[in-house]
Amino acid sequence: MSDKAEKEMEMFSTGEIAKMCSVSVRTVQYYDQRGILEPSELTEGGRRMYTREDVRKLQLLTYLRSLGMSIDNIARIQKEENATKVIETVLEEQIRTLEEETAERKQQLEQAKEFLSEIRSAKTVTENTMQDIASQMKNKELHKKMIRTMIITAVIMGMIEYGTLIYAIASKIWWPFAAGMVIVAMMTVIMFRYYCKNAAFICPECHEVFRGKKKEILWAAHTMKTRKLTCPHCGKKSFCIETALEVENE
Amino acid sequence: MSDKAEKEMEMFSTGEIAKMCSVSVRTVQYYDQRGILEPSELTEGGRRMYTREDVRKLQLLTYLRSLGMSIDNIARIQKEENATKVIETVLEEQIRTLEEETAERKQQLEQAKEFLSEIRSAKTVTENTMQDIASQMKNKELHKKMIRTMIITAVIMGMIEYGTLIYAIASKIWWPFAAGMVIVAMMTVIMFRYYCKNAAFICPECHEVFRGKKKEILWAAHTMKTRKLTCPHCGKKSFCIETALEVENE
DNA sequence: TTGCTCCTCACGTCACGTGAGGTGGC
DNA sequence: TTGCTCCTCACGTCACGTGAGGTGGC
Repeated sequence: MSDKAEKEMEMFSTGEIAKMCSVSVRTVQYYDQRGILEPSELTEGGRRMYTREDVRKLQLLTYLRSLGMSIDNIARIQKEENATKVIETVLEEQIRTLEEETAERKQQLEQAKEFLSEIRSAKTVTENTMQDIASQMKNKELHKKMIRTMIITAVIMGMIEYGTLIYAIASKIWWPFAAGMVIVAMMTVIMFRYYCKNAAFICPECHEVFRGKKKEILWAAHTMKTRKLTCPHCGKKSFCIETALEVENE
Repeated sequence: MSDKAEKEMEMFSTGEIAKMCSVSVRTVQYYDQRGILEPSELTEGGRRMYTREDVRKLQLLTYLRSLGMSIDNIARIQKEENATKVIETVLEEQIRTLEEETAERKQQLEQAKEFLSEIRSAKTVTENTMQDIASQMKNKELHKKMIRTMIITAVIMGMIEYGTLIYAIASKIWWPFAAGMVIVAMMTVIMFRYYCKNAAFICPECHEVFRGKKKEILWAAHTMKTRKLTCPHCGKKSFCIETALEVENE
């Protein structure tokens, strides 16, 4: 009996409960203020006193906080204590939030990494080049898709060419090769049109984004990421960064 | 020439630039206040006027913000304009931060999912059961590790038993089976000791965490997640939730 | 009495959003 | 003149952290 009475007397100060649960004194005070962990007693001096049960409560609190749950949601759970449904709802909501946030960070991470590597591959990095790279990055996904489509088309074309050629050599029947060449030629034209429609360029002089003219694109000098074109805005001819633009439906 | 002059006259209001870059008017004003996008001009009426160059600047800004970069870091980049090194440093820092945050969310997500499924499998969910589940979850990793170790040991034991048995039947040589049985018996004892050392239990009555006594554990009724033990604190015998505790080094 | 702990304001953090009350410019 | 846009305070958000200046309890 004295044992039990003793246990009930066992109280902890703000500092003690804080240390036991590895949080700061300010946090304990704040939880009181927010009404999610009120002290079981107050001394005449106005000091907060907590029971062992309060310690357990705080431990649950810090656990829920470690899952990223907001204090408002924790309060909601506490208020409707027995409502299993509320707990599940809040947790499900939290899981959705976390899933979204994880996806967002991943996306940002990828973008940041790509941006860094673009920055590194540029020789000089001024505000202007950063701006150009950023505007190129924004349409990166579109550009990637375009490049992917073109590579796939090119592979198919190669297969047709070599397939019919090998067949011709083996069987001495040449007409499929001739037909294949015609198809490949047609596909080349279609692919070139597709490229002209989707590709856009950023002028390194005036930083305008423009679509090139078919004729100029066809004969222009180019690298993997740039093409020497005349900017329709400033009229200067220079190596423009390739990017992509959504095709407007007229 | 008049064309160029016209272009230089081309100015945008706060609302216009905001719309062009898909941000709110308040955000544009805030960026001015923070000094990362000051208007090129102010009318006599005190209205902010922006040039086309400012639009590009804001576009870079929103891009960097979309990567999660802080305004302070963006300001740092702007101030040391040409310093390629600063840009790379800030980006690398940002990438590290994002990696940490992604890992954190993933971890939280897993925990939240597990917590939810534990909550669901409990029949009644009171604050107390939640507290118990939470304290169990905290040592979940340790517990999982323990279970994994025990399963691997059990599999090895099975292999020894059946391996030597099959060999015995096939070759009629029985001594390896006998030796195997001795080894397995020894391993069983070691495994049982390991379990007693690492496993801990949560009393559903008083919620204390305790280690069981070897003798009682050996004969106690149990389920997958609980074991019927006498709590050393409240003295009651009930099905206690199994968890794990770090082995103290004495 | 001396430390140590605890108390309550009150303000700072971060990137804005939200009114309020007033005004510029077509 | 009427809308619409823009202006500047000033406060709210979120979960605390950081002093300041004062006090309780050993």
